[in-house]
Amino acid sequence: MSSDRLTLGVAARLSRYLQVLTQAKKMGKTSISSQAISEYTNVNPTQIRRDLSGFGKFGKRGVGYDIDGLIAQIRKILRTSGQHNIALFGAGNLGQAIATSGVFADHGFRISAIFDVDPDRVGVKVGDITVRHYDELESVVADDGVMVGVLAVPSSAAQEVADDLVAHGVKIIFNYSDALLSVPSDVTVHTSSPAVELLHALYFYLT
Amino acid sequence: MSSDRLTLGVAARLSRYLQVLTQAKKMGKTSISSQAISEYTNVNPTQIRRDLSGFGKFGKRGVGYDIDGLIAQIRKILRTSGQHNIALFGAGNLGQAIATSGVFADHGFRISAIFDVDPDRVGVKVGDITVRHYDELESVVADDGVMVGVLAVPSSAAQEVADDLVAHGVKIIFNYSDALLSVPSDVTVHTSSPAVELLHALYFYLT
DNA sequence: ACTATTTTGTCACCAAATGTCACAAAGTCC
DNA sequence: GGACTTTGTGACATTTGGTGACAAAATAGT
Repeated sequence: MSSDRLTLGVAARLSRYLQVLTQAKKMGKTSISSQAISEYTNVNPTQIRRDLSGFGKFGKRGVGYDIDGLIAQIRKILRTSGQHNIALFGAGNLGQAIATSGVFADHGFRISAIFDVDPDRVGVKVGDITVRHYDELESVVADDGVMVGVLAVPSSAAQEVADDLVAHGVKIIFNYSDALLSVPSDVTVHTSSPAVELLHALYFYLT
Repeated sequence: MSSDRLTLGVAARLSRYLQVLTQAKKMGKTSISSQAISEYTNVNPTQIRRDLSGFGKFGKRGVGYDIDGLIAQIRKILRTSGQHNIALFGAGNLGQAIATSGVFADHGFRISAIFDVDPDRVGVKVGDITVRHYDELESVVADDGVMVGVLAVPSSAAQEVADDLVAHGVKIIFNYSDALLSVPSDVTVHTSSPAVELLHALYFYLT
């Protein structure tokens, strides 16, 4: 039962609920209904309840779901309760934006190190992390148990960094450049492509 | 027939193919097989062929698809062939990263204006666009026919900008902050949530 | 010219996911 | 106590996606 893998769809939706819950909590709410979650995720309320009730009875009838409790439950279901270390590559505008934004921190990801090759950037503090030289990649990945590499480097450098990450055993790469990356099949690459998502939104607006 | 809306899934996949095609073109390729597209999108090659063959016979047997031709066809199918104006809010690190990256330009989106409220940023050039004061929002939206607003502002300011955009008729908002936005039901909000996508990737890695 | 190989375009079929309606049970509010 | 809200859950239709199969078209090699 609990060792079954979730389906892609359920895991994706649970992650999205988690984001809504995290934000709702920041806004001071303590409980939330499936209806309310639906408004922010565009997932049907019945589906939400069904997704959740498959794992336990987390809600209170007539009230909704306790936000803190549900966040904890979903984290447990997704098995991502702990802290996970990520390494960020590129300390340019994008890298700095990511490092200072807190989006990752909210979900239990700790930016373990920021790398760059530009001597003017190495040694500079971004948020409260000092930018290190790319040469230190190997030791940091090994020492800190980095699980995820986040690429905020120019497209031309992305493949090289990806190769190095793969060589040092990192299996998840989050790619903010628009380069297509070639990696072994056991490595997951997620490419952020805002323009693609915009195209998608635009289509449904135009028709 | 051609006036039928595409289903969500097909539209999403076509957009993704488009990104792969755009990048493959940049890498100097002129044709590509469904197999190759599959490797970058994780969509089954048969499905890709079926998606495309529903609209015409775009490929050459034994060869694959002509990249330029297929890009044009998909743009036509998605009805997003033209130029679309977008307005960017926030000229901080993230805003500058977006403005200078070219991700939007590659897909026919033109950044029509960049807004900020900080007097130190207004008037500064980012890429080849001069940052304007937020007060000019109304006239720019009207004059340039802005269809999309991209929010690269702090979470605390996101709802206010969204409200103003809605008030001036913009129907698509791309939100890079982590704020939950309340908008009328005819407005589409797309929130970028890298951490959520990471959680999702991590789950499948851990199991 | 002939053969082997690649790759599209399509069939048919199955499994899985999603949307929808319905409704009892549990809780809150007045 | 009665009205209302909201969860948990069942049943069912529909859609979607995955898979295997295979002919037809194109290329490359001999």
